[in-house]
Amino acid sequence: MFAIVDINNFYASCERIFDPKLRNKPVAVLSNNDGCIIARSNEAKKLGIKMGQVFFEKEDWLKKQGVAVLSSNYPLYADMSNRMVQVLREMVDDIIIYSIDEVFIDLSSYKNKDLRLLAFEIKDKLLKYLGLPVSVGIAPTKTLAKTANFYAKRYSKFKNVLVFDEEQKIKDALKLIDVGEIWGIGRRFKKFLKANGIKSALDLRNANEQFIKKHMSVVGLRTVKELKEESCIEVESIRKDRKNMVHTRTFKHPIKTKEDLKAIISTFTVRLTEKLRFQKSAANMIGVFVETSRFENKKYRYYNSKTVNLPVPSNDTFELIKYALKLTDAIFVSGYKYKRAGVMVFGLQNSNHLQYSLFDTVNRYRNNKILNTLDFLNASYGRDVVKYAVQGDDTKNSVQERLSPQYTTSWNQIIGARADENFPHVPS
DNA sequence: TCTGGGGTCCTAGGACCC
DNA sequence: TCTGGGGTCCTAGGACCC
Repeated sequence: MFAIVDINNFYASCERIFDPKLRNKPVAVLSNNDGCIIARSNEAKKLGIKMGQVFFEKEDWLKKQGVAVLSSNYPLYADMSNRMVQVLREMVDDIIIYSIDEVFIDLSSYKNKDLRLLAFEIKDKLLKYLGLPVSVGIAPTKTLAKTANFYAKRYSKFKNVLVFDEEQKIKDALKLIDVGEIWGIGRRFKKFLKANGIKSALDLRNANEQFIKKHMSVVGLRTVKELKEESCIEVESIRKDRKNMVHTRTFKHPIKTKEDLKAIISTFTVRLTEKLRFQKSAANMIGVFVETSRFENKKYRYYNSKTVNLPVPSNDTFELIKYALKLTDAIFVSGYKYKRAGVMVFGLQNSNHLQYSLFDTVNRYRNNKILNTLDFLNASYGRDVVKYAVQGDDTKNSVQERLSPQYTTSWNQIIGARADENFPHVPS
Protein backbone atom coordinates (compact mmCIF):
# COMPACT_ATOMS: atom_id res chain seq x y z
CA MET A 1 0.00 0.00 0.00
CA PHE A 2 1.00 3.61 -0.61
CA ALA A 3 -0.03 6.79 1.09
CA ILE A 4 0.06 10.28 -0.31
CA VAL A 5 0.08 13.17 2.12
CA ASP A 6 -0.92 16.42 0.45
CA ILE A 7 -1.16 19.81 2.13
CA ASN A 8 -4.49 21.49 1.51
CA ASN A 9 -4.20 24.80 -0.37
CA PHE A 10 -0.52 24.82 0.53
CA TYR A 11 0.58 28.41 -0.15
CA ALA A 12 -2.60 29.90 1.27
CA SER A 13 -2.32 27.68 4.35
CA CYS A 14 1.28 28.77 4.97
CA GLU A 15 0.27 32.44 4.90
CA ARG A 16 -2.47 31.73 7.40
CA ILE A 17 -0.30 30.05 9.98
CA PHE A 18 1.53 33.25 10.79
CA ASP A 19 -1.25 35.75 10.24
CA PRO A 20 -4.36 34.77 12.23
CA LYS A 21 -6.33 37.59 10.58
CA LEU A 22 -6.38 35.46 7.44
CA ARG A 23 -8.13 32.52 9.09
CA ASN A 24 -11.65 31.76 7.88
CA LYS A 25 -11.18 34.47 5.28
CA PRO A 26 -10.74 34.02 1.53
CA VAL A 27 -7.00 34.08 0.69
CA ALA A 28 -5.33 34.12 -2.73
CA VAL A 29 -1.61 33.88 -3.53
CA LEU A 30 -0.10 35.35 -6.70
CA SER A 31 2.57 34.15 -9.12
CA ASN A 32 5.80 36.05 -9.78
CA ASN A 33 5.29 39.71 -10.69
CA ASP A 34 1.89 39.41 -9.03
CA GLY A 35 0.60 38.15 -12.38
CA CYS A 36 -1.84 35.27 -11.83
CA ILE A 37 -3.59 33.64 -8.91
CA ILE A 38 -1.86 30.34 -8.21
CA ALA A 39 -3.28 29.30 -4.84
CA ARG A 40 -6.61 29.80 -3.09
CA SER A 41 -8.08 28.96 0.28
CA ASN A 42 -11.35 27.03 0.33
CA GLU A 43 -13.26 30.27 0.95
CA ALA A 44 -11.65 31.79 -2.14
CA LYS A 45 -12.49 28.70 -4.20
CA LYS A 46 -16.10 29.01 -3.06
CA LEU A 47 -16.21 32.56 -4.40
CA GLY A 48 -15.45 31.08 -7.80
CA ILE A 49 -11.87 32.31 -8.07
CA LYS A 50 -10.08 30.16 -10.60
CA MET A 51 -6.52 28.82 -10.72
CA GLY A 52 -4.43 30.89 -13.13
CA GLN A 53 -6.85 33.82 -13.10
CA VAL A 54 -5.19 37.05 -14.20
CA PHE A 55 -4.91 39.29 -11.16
CA PHE A 56 -5.29 42.78 -12.63
CA GLU A 57 -8.57 41.87 -14.29
CA LYS A 58 -10.12 40.97 -10.93
CA GLU A 59 -8.32 43.28 -8.54
CA ASP A 60 -11.29 45.52 -7.71
CA TRP A 61 -13.73 42.66 -7.43
CA LEU A 62 -11.39 40.78 -5.08
CA LYS A 63 -11.14 43.83 -2.86
CA LYS A 64 -14.89 44.16 -2.67
CA GLN A 65 -15.22 40.52 -1.71
CA GLY A 66 -12.70 41.00 1.08
CA VAL A 67 -10.19 38.56 -0.37
CA ALA A 68 -6.70 38.79 1.12
CA VAL A 69 -4.28 38.77 -1.81
CA LEU A 70 -0.58 38.02 -1.27
CA SER A 71 2.57 37.79 -3.38
CA SER A 72 4.17 34.36 -3.25
CA ASN A 73 6.72 33.94 -0.48
CA TYR A 74 8.77 30.95 -1.62
CA PRO A 75 11.32 30.93 1.20
CA LEU A 76 8.42 30.56 3.65
CA TYR A 77 6.78 27.75 1.66
CA ALA A 78 10.06 25.90 1.19
CA ASP A 79 10.76 26.10 4.91
CA MET A 80 7.30 24.80 5.86
CA SER A 81 7.73 22.00 3.32
CA ASN A 82 11.02 21.00 4.98
CA ARG A 83 9.36 20.96 8.36
CA MET A 84 6.61 18.69 7.10
CA VAL A 85 9.22 16.26 5.79
CA GLN A 86 11.00 16.34 9.14
CA VAL A 87 7.85 15.49 11.05
CA LEU A 88 6.97 12.69 8.63
CA ARG A 89 10.45 11.20 8.83
CA GLU A 90 10.02 10.83 12.56
CA MET A 91 6.82 8.85 12.01
CA VAL A 92 7.47 6.61 8.98
CA ASP A 93 10.44 5.16 7.10
CA ASP A 94 10.00 5.01 3.34
CA ILE A 95 9.12 8.46 2.11
CA ILE A 96 9.44 10.00 -1.33
CA ILE A 97 9.23 13.77 -1.55
CA TYR A 98 7.13 14.23 -4.66
CA SER A 99 6.60 17.98 -4.71
CA ILE A 100 6.80 20.97 -2.41
CA ASP A 101 3.49 19.96 -0.78
CA GLU A 102 3.17 16.21 -1.41
CA VAL A 103 4.91 13.18 0.03
CA PHE A 104 4.40 9.53 -0.91
CA ILE A 105 4.89 6.88 1.76
CA ASP A 106 5.63 3.26 0.88
CA LEU A 107 3.67 1.29 3.45
CA SER A 108 4.90 -2.22 2.61
CA SER A 109 6.40 -2.58 6.06
CA TYR A 110 3.09 -1.71 7.75
CA LYS A 111 1.30 -4.89 6.76
CA ASN A 112 -0.50 -5.62 10.00
CA LYS A 113 -1.09 -2.07 11.13
CA ASP A 114 -4.27 -0.08 11.02
CA LEU A 115 -3.50 2.26 8.11
CA ARG A 116 -6.51 4.44 8.76
CA LEU A 117 -5.28 5.08 12.26
CA LEU A 118 -1.81 5.91 10.95
CA ALA A 119 -3.31 8.35 8.44
CA PHE A 120 -5.20 10.16 11.21
CA GLU A 121 -2.04 10.30 13.34
CA ILE A 122 -0.17 11.91 10.46
CA LYS A 123 -2.92 14.39 9.82
CA ASP A 124 -3.29 15.37 13.48
CA LYS A 125 0.42 15.68 14.09
CA LEU A 126 1.05 17.96 11.10
CA LEU A 127 -1.79 20.20 12.20
CA LYS A 128 -0.68 20.27 15.82
CA TYR A 129 3.06 20.72 15.23
CA LEU A 130 3.03 22.95 12.16
CA GLY A 131 -0.50 24.23 11.71
CA LEU A 132 -0.63 22.58 8.29
CA PRO A 133 -3.93 21.01 7.20
CA VAL A 134 -3.35 17.88 5.10
CA SER A 135 -5.29 15.17 3.33
CA VAL A 136 -4.15 11.56 3.26
CA GLY A 137 -5.07 8.98 0.62
CA ILE A 138 -4.05 5.32 0.96
CA ALA A 139 -4.36 2.62 -1.70
CA PRO A 140 -2.55 -0.32 -3.36
CA THR A 141 -0.95 1.93 -6.02
CA LYS A 142 0.21 5.54 -6.18
CA THR A 143 -2.39 6.43 -8.80
CA LEU A 144 -5.18 5.06 -6.62
CA ALA A 145 -3.73 6.76 -3.55
CA LYS A 146 -3.93 10.06 -5.43
CA THR A 147 -7.54 9.27 -6.25
CA ALA A 148 -8.31 8.46 -2.61
CA ASN A 149 -6.72 11.77 -1.70
CA PHE A 150 -8.94 13.54 -4.22
CA TYR A 151 -12.01 12.26 -2.39
CA ALA A 152 -10.54 12.80 1.07
CA LYS A 153 -9.93 16.45 0.29
CA ARG A 154 -13.28 17.22 -1.29
CA TYR A 155 -15.88 15.51 0.84
CA SER A 156 -16.03 16.56 4.47
CA LYS A 157 -17.50 13.24 5.58
CA PHE A 158 -14.08 11.63 5.06
CA LYS A 159 -12.40 14.07 7.46
CA ASN A 160 -9.44 14.34 5.04
CA VAL A 161 -8.54 10.66 5.23
CA LEU A 162 -9.56 7.87 2.85
CA VAL A 163 -8.23 4.32 2.54
CA PHE A 164 -8.99 2.16 -0.51
CA ASP A 165 -8.75 -1.31 0.94
CA GLU A 166 -11.41 -3.24 -0.96
CA GLU A 167 -11.84 -3.76 -4.67
CA GLN A 168 -15.49 -2.82 -4.64
CA LYS A 169 -14.72 0.45 -2.87
CA ILE A 170 -12.17 1.25 -5.56
CA LYS A 171 -14.52 0.46 -8.41
CA ASP A 172 -17.30 2.57 -6.91
CA ALA A 173 -14.96 5.50 -6.50
CA LEU A 174 -13.54 5.20 -10.01
CA LYS A 175 -17.00 5.10 -11.49
CA LEU A 176 -17.86 8.49 -10.02
CA ILE A 177 -14.70 10.32 -11.02
CA ASP A 178 -13.98 11.97 -14.36
CA VAL A 179 -11.13 10.35 -16.28
CA GLY A 180 -9.39 13.74 -16.52
CA GLU A 181 -8.99 13.84 -12.72
CA ILE A 182 -6.74 10.79 -12.75
CA TRP A 183 -3.04 11.38 -12.09
CA GLY A 184 -1.24 11.14 -15.44
CA ILE A 185 -4.21 12.09 -17.60
CA GLY A 186 -3.73 15.67 -18.75
CA ARG A 187 -5.76 17.89 -21.04
CA ARG A 188 -4.85 16.17 -24.31
CA PHE A 189 -5.40 12.61 -23.22
CA LYS A 190 -8.62 13.53 -21.45
CA LYS A 191 -9.98 14.87 -24.73
CA PHE A 192 -8.72 11.86 -26.66
CA LEU A 193 -10.18 9.36 -24.19
CA LYS A 194 -13.56 11.03 -24.07
CA ALA A 195 -13.71 11.08 -27.85
CA ASN A 196 -13.25 7.33 -27.64
CA GLY A 197 -16.00 6.73 -25.11
CA ILE A 198 -13.76 6.50 -22.07
CA LYS A 199 -15.35 8.95 -19.70
CA SER A 200 -14.94 7.79 -16.13
CA ALA A 201 -11.86 6.43 -14.40
CA LEU A 202 -13.61 3.07 -14.30
CA ASP A 203 -13.91 3.17 -18.12
CA LEU A 204 -10.17 3.70 -18.26
CA ARG A 205 -9.56 0.81 -15.88
CA ASN A 206 -11.62 -1.42 -18.18
CA ALA A 207 -10.10 -0.08 -21.42
CA ASN A 208 -8.33 -2.29 -23.95
CA GLU A 209 -4.64 -2.29 -23.05
CA GLN A 210 -3.41 -2.61 -26.65
CA PHE A 211 -5.44 0.43 -27.63
CA ILE A 212 -4.09 2.46 -24.71
CA LYS A 213 -0.49 1.45 -25.39
CA LYS A 214 -0.83 2.32 -29.06
CA HIS A 215 -2.15 5.82 -28.42
CA MET A 216 -0.69 6.72 -25.05
CA SER A 217 2.56 4.70 -24.98
CA VAL A 218 3.71 2.73 -21.97
CA VAL A 219 3.08 5.78 -19.81
CA GLY A 220 -0.68 5.55 -20.36
CA LEU A 221 -0.59 1.78 -20.00
CA ARG A 222 1.02 2.10 -16.59
CA THR A 223 -1.80 4.34 -15.46
CA VAL A 224 -4.34 1.71 -16.54
CA LYS A 225 -2.46 -1.02 -14.68
CA GLU A 226 -2.27 1.14 -11.59
CA LEU A 227 -6.03 1.64 -11.71
CA LYS A 228 -6.21 -2.18 -11.73
CA GLU A 229 -4.24 -2.21 -8.48
CA GLU A 230 -0.99 -3.28 -10.12
CA SER A 231 1.72 -0.98 -8.83
CA CYS A 232 4.16 0.01 -11.61
CA ILE A 233 4.86 3.74 -11.47
CA GLU A 234 8.14 4.73 -9.86
CA VAL A 235 8.48 8.24 -8.52
CA GLU A 236 11.71 10.05 -7.87
CA SER A 237 12.15 12.37 -4.97
CA ILE A 238 12.48 16.01 -5.94
CA ARG A 239 15.43 16.12 -3.56
CA LYS A 240 17.39 13.95 -5.98
CA ASP A 241 19.88 15.84 -8.07
CA ARG A 242 18.35 17.50 -11.09
CA LYS A 243 19.40 16.51 -14.60
CA ASN A 244 18.59 19.86 -16.14
CA MET A 245 18.01 23.26 -14.66
CA VAL A 246 16.35 26.39 -15.91
CA HIS A 247 16.19 29.90 -14.59
CA THR A 248 13.58 32.03 -16.28
CA ARG A 249 11.49 35.09 -15.50
CA THR A 250 8.78 37.12 -17.12
CA PHE A 251 9.65 40.82 -16.98
CA LYS A 252 7.33 43.36 -15.50
CA HIS A 253 8.37 45.84 -18.18
CA PRO A 254 9.44 44.69 -21.63
CA ILE A 255 13.11 44.88 -22.54
CA LYS A 256 14.16 46.44 -25.81
CA THR A 257 17.92 46.79 -25.84
CA LYS A 258 20.57 44.15 -26.05
CA GLU A 259 22.45 45.73 -23.15
CA ASP A 260 19.50 45.41 -20.79
CA LEU A 261 18.88 41.87 -21.95
CA LYS A 262 22.50 40.95 -21.39
CA ALA A 263 22.39 42.30 -17.85
CA ILE A 264 19.39 40.08 -17.12
CA ILE A 265 20.88 37.02 -18.79
CA SER A 266 24.01 37.52 -16.70
CA THR A 267 21.99 37.59 -13.51
CA PHE A 268 20.06 34.48 -14.54
CA THR A 269 23.38 32.74 -15.19
CA VAL A 270 24.66 33.80 -11.77
CA ARG A 271 21.55 32.31 -10.09
CA LEU A 272 21.79 29.15 -12.14
CA THR A 273 25.47 28.57 -11.46
CA GLU A 274 24.85 29.14 -7.75
CA LYS A 275 22.22 26.40 -7.90
CA LEU A 276 24.66 24.18 -9.82
CA ARG A 277 27.40 24.57 -7.24
CA PHE A 278 24.94 24.03 -4.42
CA GLN A 279 23.89 20.74 -5.99
CA LYS A 280 27.57 19.93 -6.66
CA SER A 281 26.80 19.62 -10.35
CA ALA A 282 28.46 20.75 -13.55
CA ALA A 283 26.72 21.23 -16.88
CA ASN A 284 27.62 19.79 -20.27
CA MET A 285 25.57 22.23 -22.25
CA ILE A 286 24.13 25.69 -21.82
CA GLY A 287 21.23 27.35 -23.60
CA VAL A 288 19.51 30.73 -23.71
CA PHE A 289 16.06 31.65 -24.91
CA VAL A 290 14.23 34.94 -25.42
CA GLU A 291 10.57 35.56 -26.07
CA THR A 292 8.16 38.42 -26.70
CA SER A 293 4.78 38.41 -24.99
CA ARG A 294 2.60 35.46 -25.92
CA PHE A 295 -0.32 37.90 -25.93
CA GLU A 296 1.31 40.21 -28.45
CA ASN A 297 -0.05 40.55 -31.97
CA LYS A 298 1.47 37.77 -34.10
CA LYS A 299 3.31 40.27 -36.25
CA TYR A 300 5.37 41.42 -33.30
CA ARG A 301 6.03 38.03 -31.78
CA TYR A 302 9.43 36.41 -31.70
CA TYR A 303 10.94 33.38 -29.98
CA ASN A 304 14.40 31.97 -30.35
CA SER A 305 16.73 29.74 -28.42
CA LYS A 306 20.18 28.39 -28.89
CA THR A 307 22.36 25.95 -27.02
CA VAL A 308 26.04 25.14 -27.10
CA ASN A 309 28.15 22.25 -25.84
CA LEU A 310 30.76 23.16 -23.27
CA PRO A 311 34.33 21.96 -23.83
CA VAL A 312 34.49 20.77 -20.21
CA PRO A 313 31.53 20.31 -17.83
CA SER A 314 31.39 23.47 -15.78
CA ASN A 315 29.62 25.41 -13.05
CA ASP A 316 31.98 28.36 -13.34
CA THR A 317 30.01 31.58 -13.39
CA PHE A 318 32.78 33.52 -15.16
CA GLU A 319 32.95 30.96 -17.93
CA LEU A 320 29.22 30.37 -18.32
CA ILE A 321 28.36 34.06 -18.44
CA LYS A 322 30.62 34.36 -21.47
CA TYR A 323 28.80 31.55 -23.26
CA ALA A 324 25.38 32.85 -22.25
CA LEU A 325 26.19 36.32 -23.59
CA LYS A 326 27.48 34.89 -26.88
CA LEU A 327 24.24 32.95 -27.27
CA THR A 328 22.28 36.11 -26.50
CA ASP A 329 24.18 37.90 -29.26
CA ALA A 330 23.23 35.12 -31.63
CA ILE A 331 19.48 35.22 -30.98
CA PHE A 332 18.80 38.87 -30.16
CA VAL A 333 17.01 40.78 -32.87
CA SER A 334 16.36 44.45 -32.23
CA GLY A 335 12.90 45.94 -32.67
CA TYR A 336 11.04 43.45 -30.47
CA LYS A 337 9.68 43.95 -26.97
CA TYR A 338 11.05 41.07 -24.95
CA LYS A 339 8.87 39.85 -22.09
CA ARG A 340 10.62 36.70 -21.03
CA ALA A 341 14.04 35.11 -21.16
CA GLY A 342 15.81 32.22 -19.56
CA VAL A 343 19.07 30.35 -19.18
CA MET A 344 19.12 26.55 -19.23
CA VAL A 345 21.76 23.96 -18.44
CA PHE A 346 21.65 20.32 -19.48
CA GLY A 347 23.46 17.06 -18.86
CA LEU A 348 24.36 17.80 -15.27
CA GLN A 349 26.93 15.59 -13.63
CA ASN A 350 28.69 15.36 -10.31
CA SER A 351 31.27 18.13 -10.16
CA ASN A 352 33.52 16.06 -7.91
CA HIS A 353 34.23 13.52 -10.65
CA LEU A 354 34.82 15.46 -13.84
CA GLN A 355 36.71 14.55 -16.98
CA TYR A 356 38.87 17.54 -17.78
CA SER A 357 40.45 18.32 -21.11
CA LEU A 358 44.14 18.25 -22.00
CA PHE A 359 43.66 21.43 -23.98
CA ASP A 360 41.67 23.32 -21.40
CA THR A 361 42.30 27.04 -21.43
CA VAL A 362 40.50 27.90 -18.20
CA ASN A 363 42.33 28.00 -14.89
CA ARG A 364 39.71 26.01 -13.01
CA TYR A 365 41.63 25.70 -9.81
CA ARG A 366 41.95 29.45 -9.47
CA ASN A 367 38.36 30.16 -10.54
CA ASN A 368 37.03 27.66 -8.02
CA LYS A 369 38.75 29.50 -5.22
CA ILE A 370 37.24 32.78 -6.35
CA LEU A 371 33.77 31.25 -6.71
CA ASN A 372 33.91 29.68 -3.27
CA THR A 373 34.81 33.03 -1.80
CA LEU A 374 32.02 34.80 -3.67
CA ASP A 375 29.49 32.18 -2.58
CA PHE A 376 30.63 32.56 0.97
CA LEU A 377 30.39 36.35 0.95
CA ASN A 378 26.97 36.37 -0.67
CA ALA A 379 25.74 33.69 1.69
CA SER A 380 26.98 35.56 4.73
CA TYR A 381 26.00 39.10 3.85
CA GLY A 382 23.06 38.77 1.44
CA ARG A 383 22.42 37.94 -2.18
CA ASP A 384 24.54 39.86 -4.70
CA VAL A 385 26.54 41.73 -2.07
CA VAL A 386 29.37 41.01 -4.50
CA LYS A 387 28.18 40.79 -8.05
CA TYR A 388 29.43 40.78 -11.62
CA ALA A 389 29.72 44.11 -13.41
CA VAL A 390 27.70 42.85 -16.41
CA GLN A 391 24.71 42.29 -14.15
CA GLY A 392 24.17 46.04 -13.97
CA ASP A 393 21.12 47.21 -12.04
CA ASP A 394 18.66 44.38 -12.42
CA THR A 395 16.37 45.10 -9.49
CA LYS A 396 13.63 46.88 -11.43
CA ASN A 397 12.40 43.85 -13.28
CA SER A 398 10.17 42.07 -10.85
CA VAL A 399 7.33 43.11 -8.60
CA GLN A 400 6.14 41.60 -5.32
CA GLU A 401 3.97 44.26 -3.79
CA ARG A 402 2.07 42.07 -1.37
CA LEU A 403 4.84 39.99 0.12
CA SER A 404 4.39 38.65 3.65
CA PRO A 405 7.36 38.78 6.06
CA GLN A 406 10.02 36.06 6.20
CA TYR A 407 8.36 34.61 9.27
CA THR A 408 10.60 31.59 9.68
CA THR A 409 13.72 32.40 7.67
CA SER A 410 15.95 35.20 6.54
CA TRP A 411 18.11 35.25 3.46
CA ASN A 412 21.19 34.84 5.61
CA GLN A 413 19.72 31.86 7.39
CA ILE A 414 18.63 30.06 4.28
CA ILE A 415 21.84 30.52 2.40
CA GLY A 416 24.03 30.73 5.49
CA ALA A 417 23.04 27.22 6.43
CA ARG A 418 24.06 26.13 2.98
CA ALA A 419 27.35 27.93 3.29
CA ASP A 420 28.33 25.90 6.31
CA GLU A 421 27.61 22.62 4.61
CA ASN A 422 28.96 23.37 1.21
CA PHE A 423 31.71 25.89 1.36
CA PRO A 424 33.74 24.80 4.36
CA HIS A 425 37.14 25.64 2.93
CA VAL A 426 36.82 29.36 2.71
CA PRO A 427 39.28 31.12 4.98
CA SER A 428 37.60 33.10 7.69
C1' DT B 1 -0.13 49.22 -18.09
C1' DC B 2 -0.93 44.32 -16.51
C1' DT B 3 -0.95 37.23 -18.27
C1' DG B 4 4.34 32.05 -13.47
C1' DG B 5 8.25 28.88 -13.06
C1' DG B 6 10.19 24.65 -12.66
C1' DG B 7 10.72 19.75 -13.80
C1' DT B 8 10.29 14.48 -16.00
C1' DC B 9 9.66 10.69 -19.32
C1' DC B 10 8.72 8.55 -23.91
C1' DT B 11 8.87 7.99 -28.98
C1' DA B 12 10.36 8.21 -33.67
C1' DG B 13 13.70 8.98 -36.92
C1' DG B 14 18.34 9.75 -38.44
C1' DA B 15 23.23 8.91 -38.14
C1' DC B 16 26.49 6.02 -36.95
C1' DC B 17 28.98 1.60 -35.14
C1' DC B 18 30.52 -3.52 -35.75
C1' DT C 1 21.77 -13.09 -59.39
C1' DC C 2 22.26 -11.29 -54.73
C1' DT C 3 22.37 -7.41 -49.94
C1' DG C 4 21.93 -9.39 -42.19
C1' DG C 5 21.44 -8.48 -37.69
C1' DG C 6 22.36 -6.33 -34.06
C1' DG C 7 23.43 -2.10 -31.34
C1' DT C 8 24.01 3.20 -29.49
C1' DC C 9 23.48 8.09 -29.38
C1' DC C 10 21.26 12.31 -30.39
C1' DT C 11 17.41 15.42 -31.22
C1' DA C 12 12.86 17.28 -31.67
C1' DG C 13 8.43 17.02 -30.34
C1' DG C 14 4.75 15.71 -27.41
C1' DA C 15 2.78 14.36 -23.32
C1' DC C 16 2.56 14.84 -18.32
C1' DC C 17 3.40 16.67 -13.22
C1' DC C 18 3.45 20.35 -9.32
